[in-house]
Amino acid sequence: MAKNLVIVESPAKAKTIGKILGNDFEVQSCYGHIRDLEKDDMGIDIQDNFKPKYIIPEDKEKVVKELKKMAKDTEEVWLATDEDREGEAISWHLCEVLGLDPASTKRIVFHEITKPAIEKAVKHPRLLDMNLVNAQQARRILDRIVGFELSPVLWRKMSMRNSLSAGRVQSVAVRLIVEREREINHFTATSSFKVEAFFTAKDINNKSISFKAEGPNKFKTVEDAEKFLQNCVGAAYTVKDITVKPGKKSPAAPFTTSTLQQEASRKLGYSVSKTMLLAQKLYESGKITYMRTDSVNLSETAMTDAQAAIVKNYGDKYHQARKFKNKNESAQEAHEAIRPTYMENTSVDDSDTKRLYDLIWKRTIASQMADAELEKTTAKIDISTNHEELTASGEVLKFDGFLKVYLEGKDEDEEEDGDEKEGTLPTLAVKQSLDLKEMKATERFTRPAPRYTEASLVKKLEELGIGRPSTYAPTITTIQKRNYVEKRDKEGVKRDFRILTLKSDKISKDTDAENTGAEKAKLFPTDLGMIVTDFLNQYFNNVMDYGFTAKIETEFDEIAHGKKVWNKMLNDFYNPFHENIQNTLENAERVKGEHFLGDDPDSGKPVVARMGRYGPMVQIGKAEDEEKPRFAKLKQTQSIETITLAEALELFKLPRVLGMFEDSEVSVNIGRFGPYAQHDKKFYSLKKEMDPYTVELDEVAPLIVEKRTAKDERTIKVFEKEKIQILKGPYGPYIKQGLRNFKIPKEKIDSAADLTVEEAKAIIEDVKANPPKKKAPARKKKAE
DNA sequence: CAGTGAGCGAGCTTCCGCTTGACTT
Repeated sequence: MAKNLVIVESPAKAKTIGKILGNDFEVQSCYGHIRDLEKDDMGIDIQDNFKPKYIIPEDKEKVVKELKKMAKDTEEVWLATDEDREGEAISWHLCEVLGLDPASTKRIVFHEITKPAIEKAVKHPRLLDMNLVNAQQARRILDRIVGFELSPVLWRKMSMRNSLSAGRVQSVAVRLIVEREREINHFTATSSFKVEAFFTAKDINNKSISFKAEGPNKFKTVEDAEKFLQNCVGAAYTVKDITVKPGKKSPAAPFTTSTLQQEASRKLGYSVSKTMLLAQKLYESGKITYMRTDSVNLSETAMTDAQAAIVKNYGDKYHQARKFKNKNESAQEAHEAIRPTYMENTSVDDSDTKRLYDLIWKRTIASQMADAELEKTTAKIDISTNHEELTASGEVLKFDGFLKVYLEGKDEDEEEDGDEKEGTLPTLAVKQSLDLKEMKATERFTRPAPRYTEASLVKKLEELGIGRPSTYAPTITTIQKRNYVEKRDKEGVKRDFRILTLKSDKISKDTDAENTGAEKAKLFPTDLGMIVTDFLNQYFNNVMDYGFTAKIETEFDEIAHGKKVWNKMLNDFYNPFHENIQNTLENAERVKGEHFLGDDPDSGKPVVARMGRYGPMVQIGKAEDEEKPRFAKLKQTQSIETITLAEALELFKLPRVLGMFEDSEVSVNIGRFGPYAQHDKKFYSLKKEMDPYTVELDEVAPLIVEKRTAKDERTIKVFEKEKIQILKGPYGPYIKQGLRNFKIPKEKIDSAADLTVEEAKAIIEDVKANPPKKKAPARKKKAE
């Protein structure tokens, strides 16, 4: 055992640092937090000043045991966890668990994994900062209180029996999506007319070039637009003046977790979890620096490296050293920005991670490159028949600079409304007269804010200071898993728009159609998400406030700076919060999210949409009526808030009987697992393109035949009496009894078709007696 | 796999943040 034991959080980091520090140091990883609050009684003794009760989670026992042994065998332990609140707390937990004295144990920190940074850190150890540790404990305890007191309120007050949850981060994330959805639903588009004139002119080489100029303003009505065109009839067009202005563009900062997720989403179409998975691979294979970071900083070594790569590949004038500052106040900057470990690796071989690596390489390189230089030309054009004027503008790239490598993508809401990129203008001269090809006034509609993508939601959360780099992807997954939010596409609808064209001094009127409102891979709130959000907003507006996290973060900072006492801060939060919990439990009604849609024309009974135990539904009639109410499930794309009476009544048309096939009735319906057909007591899932409301017998009958044969082919053997089947699955033959599947031992796989009842029973008993090892028992949810 | 939909209530669920693992029902 080496003289010194250094503990860091990540194993990949341990490996790198181990190489730098040499033989006197053994570097080990603790794999993040090694202790957490126990779950019983929230793991907090509230009466005893919020005293936390920590345990070592099952999956950390092994690591802790190993660390204990190593700590015993070494002369000195160095705590080298990340330099932020969480890292400090991890070091403190290590002290507690390994029996180290916080008053003498060496604590070292570095923001980058480079030789000079680490050697410097080792020369200047400090001690544990208990104020920072206490700030973390306050954070941890507050989150536990909020989560574990709010969630049970939902279990009691919602009419669903899912495992509902609420928390400081996830509930606000859902709220953002719910509010955006309502904003879109309540949005009414207004239109205006935009004038564009198309000219041809000769450039200096006497070549004819077309270009476009824009009208003086947008016209609110078609009459105003027409009047303007009318006033241009017979006009001559002359260049009045030309201004040329230099401009520049600068590169974006190197990647943080959040910006990497955004760019990978915009440019590669990756979900945030896919991005993180690939980044993790690159990190573990030593290709990039740590991928969970909020820092835009590059180490000196990286900057020098980048400079060398730029000068070599593009030449000296393309290089410009830049240091970026973080805009985000909540950043804790324990690491570097995400960058390639070695800039000279321009790409990686692995096809999985290649595209993401290329993106990181380009972004990093571009961040150290020169500005792009532009020249923006604006020409004002006189109209002889009135005193309005047209404006033509164009942009010319004088020096590409960083654009040679990389340009950051834009989100939908940052795009200028419908404007294409500025083209180039021909070289014009003042007083030059121009030929008008045509002038158009096109109707354009205002657009609501776009729905969030996973990545744009992360961006918003980061702006609000909610969540951390390590939790963005898991949070997005959680709110989808809880069925508060779903990611899906939406088909657009056709919308007509009007165009007025002035050509050869005649005005013509046309109508064209565009597709509007189409969405791809966007986050939509479910009815459940909306109802839970409304409930939490109503009773817990404090926690649901967008500024709540920012507010408590400043208090955590005060604790970290020794200006506030952690359990007093918790006490101030807890008392009113807990009282509110009690009041809500006592007084709030059970929530159904009921919406009255109108009366059923057939029976005259009221039709309501609401949340049932099994999800959103519509109901005709009341429970107290003599005749039982009728129920129907809402379709995937429908919502309690927006469904109309007509759409609701349509839902009651199922189940439909299609007719007879092979002497049995065929009917279709929508069940727990989607649309299905029923025939001869057996069920067949309908194909995606089959609509249960319109599908006919001649489409369903072949499906029944097809599925029946497929099933026969999958069946190897059936023991009817024992309800045992031997089936062929994607991993080879297996045994099925009732609903349970059993693995056939390797040695019998090849002779699976020859198994007798007795042998099959023996295998079942054997598997039951020795169940296969379960993985990650602590956190794994049982499959549904 | 393919019903259901009131209320009661067995016994269960739940947070955020730090880290990777594992061998298919």
